[in-house]
Amino acid sequence: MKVIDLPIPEPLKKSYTVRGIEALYPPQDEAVRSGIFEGKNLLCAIPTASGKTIVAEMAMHRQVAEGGKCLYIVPLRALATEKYEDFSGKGLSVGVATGDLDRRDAYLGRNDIVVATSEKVDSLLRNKAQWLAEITLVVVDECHLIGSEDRGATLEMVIAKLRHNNPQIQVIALSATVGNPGALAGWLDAELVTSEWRPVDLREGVYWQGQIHFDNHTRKIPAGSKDDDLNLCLDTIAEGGQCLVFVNSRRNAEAFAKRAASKLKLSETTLESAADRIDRGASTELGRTLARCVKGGAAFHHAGLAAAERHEVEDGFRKGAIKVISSTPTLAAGLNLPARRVIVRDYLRFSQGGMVRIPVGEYKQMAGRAGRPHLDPYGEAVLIAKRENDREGLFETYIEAPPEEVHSQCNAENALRSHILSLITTGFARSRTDVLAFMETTFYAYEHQGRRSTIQETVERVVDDLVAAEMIDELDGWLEGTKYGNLVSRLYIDPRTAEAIVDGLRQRPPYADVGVLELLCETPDMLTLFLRKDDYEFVDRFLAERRDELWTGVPYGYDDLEGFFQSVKTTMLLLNWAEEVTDEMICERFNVGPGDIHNKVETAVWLIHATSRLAHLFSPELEEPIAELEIRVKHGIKRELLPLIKLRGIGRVRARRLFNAGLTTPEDLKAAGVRKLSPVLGEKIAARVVAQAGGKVEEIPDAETVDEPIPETPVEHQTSLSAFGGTENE
DNA sequence: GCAGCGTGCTTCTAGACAGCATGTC
DNA sequence: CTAGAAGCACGCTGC
Repeated sequence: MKVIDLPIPEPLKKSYTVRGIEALYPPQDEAVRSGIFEGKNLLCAIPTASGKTIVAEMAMHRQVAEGGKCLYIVPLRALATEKYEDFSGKGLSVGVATGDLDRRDAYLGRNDIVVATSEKVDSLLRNKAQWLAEITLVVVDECHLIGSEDRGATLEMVIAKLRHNNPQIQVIALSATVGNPGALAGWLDAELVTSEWRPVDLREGVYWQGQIHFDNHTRKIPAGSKDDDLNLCLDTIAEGGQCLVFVNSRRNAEAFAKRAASKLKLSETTLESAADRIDRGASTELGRTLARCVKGGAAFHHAGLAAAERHEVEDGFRKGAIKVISSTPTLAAGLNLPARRVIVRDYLRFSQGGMVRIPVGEYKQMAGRAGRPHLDPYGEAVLIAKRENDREGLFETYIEAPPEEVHSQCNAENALRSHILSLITTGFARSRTDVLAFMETTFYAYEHQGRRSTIQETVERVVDDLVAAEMIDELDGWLEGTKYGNLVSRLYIDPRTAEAIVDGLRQRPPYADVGVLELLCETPDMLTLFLRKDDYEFVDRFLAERRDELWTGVPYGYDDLEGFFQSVKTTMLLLNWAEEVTDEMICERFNVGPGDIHNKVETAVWLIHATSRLAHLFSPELEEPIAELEIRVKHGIKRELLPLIKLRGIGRVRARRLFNAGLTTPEDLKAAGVRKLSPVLGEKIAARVVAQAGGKVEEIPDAETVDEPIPETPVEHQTSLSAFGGTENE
């Protein structure tokens, strides 16, 4: 089918033809024929990179042309940004909503297309964003994640809620290939399009002793070094391609990149700039190591990297300057970063109890990254066999194996507790019968139709729990959220987290930073740091001094000493951060990367906020000190910098510099004036700051500093992110 | 006596969603 | 269960 013949708006057609897209790929063709333009539901289960996004995009434009509004649900923030950029500039207005990125709520709904993470959509539903009622098409990207143990239930409930609100809503679900697409399609009342077709040929093989064995031929790999994994890389690079290597630990990723960098011997100098930028921005050993690798044309990628470092690596690879990335699973499901050859070096992954094979679906996900459309003649995915019998075995377990089936996670009590609370607080259900009726519309019920299921018992038990926890009132068979329950639902915290916090607050302990933080680190919403052997002593020394400040008390016995120590270690990291310990020191002390600090801080800020709101209900005298702690942890500052941090453009580094120069309040800055501040802050920032403090800024003509109107592009929430670059670069 | 190397033992291990307030020159 | 890389202490070897 030709693009010009499609019933889609002109600007979109043009954006395709400009990019050289003139005809649809076969699976896209089939999707169009299945009736997406007539409002039919669709499950499109086709390989990575075979054009799923365009299918959804065409349908969205068509919907908007007919007066509709679209919601595009993704699993990751990075993906939300990617899709936002993808959809922008083609004639429709696009917005993004994720936890750290959004347009102000009311304006968000003015867009034709809103891209959001599943949790954000759930949160918007809980907070009753009115515009959600206007959605006529919802696209569910990576919908196989319904089967994910930790987040699948959320996605499933969100879909069910949206369909409940508007039974006419069109649903387009996109997925990599799954074992049971029929079941998912059945639940969604969707047409099913499956295909193995790919725009670039994908060859999957197993490497063993100098050769890649494909199903009907082999390929010799020159032995340039003693390492097989490296040889596979060098081979691809020698013929002008790029390589993605998946390994199972951060240490392995770093070690591989170092080895690759030393062997690559590139002549180009285009890397210098990226390497220099990383090096200049790096305030940690990790960053400096990365810079050295990048200089050699190789990079590693994992969640310990600072955001800026990740972007440098991704951009450098896209531009072709970086030839190889060794990565933990961060890149497997994340951004679209294709490479000619994908090497799945480690197919075993550590889990408590031993090494476990990665799922087939995850292998397919990684393999699917091989081959860049229009750029590579073909893509290769290579598993490395470590012993003779793996040569055959890996073919069977991965290459020829069908992907896993997707099953509902909606019968898990822990997931249901939170979702049932939200059903009741938002009025989806007003009785136990209602709750069960709603659950009947889920994929879980669809999968268990005609079979005995335990969902009713689970629901009853969960409702009992919520009533006992005073989050729900039950009167004459009617269920209603209490003030407390409503708050918990809207704060989007796990009810168990809320209970733990409220238990802590109700004891009315004397306020202590340590007490609050440790309490949060004990909740299921906070993932704690890994505990190494030497950490026991490290943590114990801290406890010896400050155990009196704990709100939870030191547990008796040795039942869960490890869990407790993990929480205390995480508490220590957060305290260090709020006491202005440098990221370099924190990384060294806790064996983490800057990205880890950011993640821990972000989660902690969210939970501290929730705690202060809960304190308002249960222990009002604690609300204010907790709110103050929230600001301190958010920015990573001691109490004395609180007045300065209120100014925009001032983060932990600049505030500290001003304070040390004797300027401790906005009034001081106003009195000092732009001229005196410029040496400390730079002229531009100085002007901005003085303007905010109420001073005159005659020196600067363009004082467009005060407050911007509605931003055209999404704004990043003010977080302490800027502090992660270490030194400021303005 | 000591640098350099090999051996064997110990240690360690991926990722990442979510809140909020909102009027105005 | 289905592991393997890196770091380290130690001891041997060769000069």
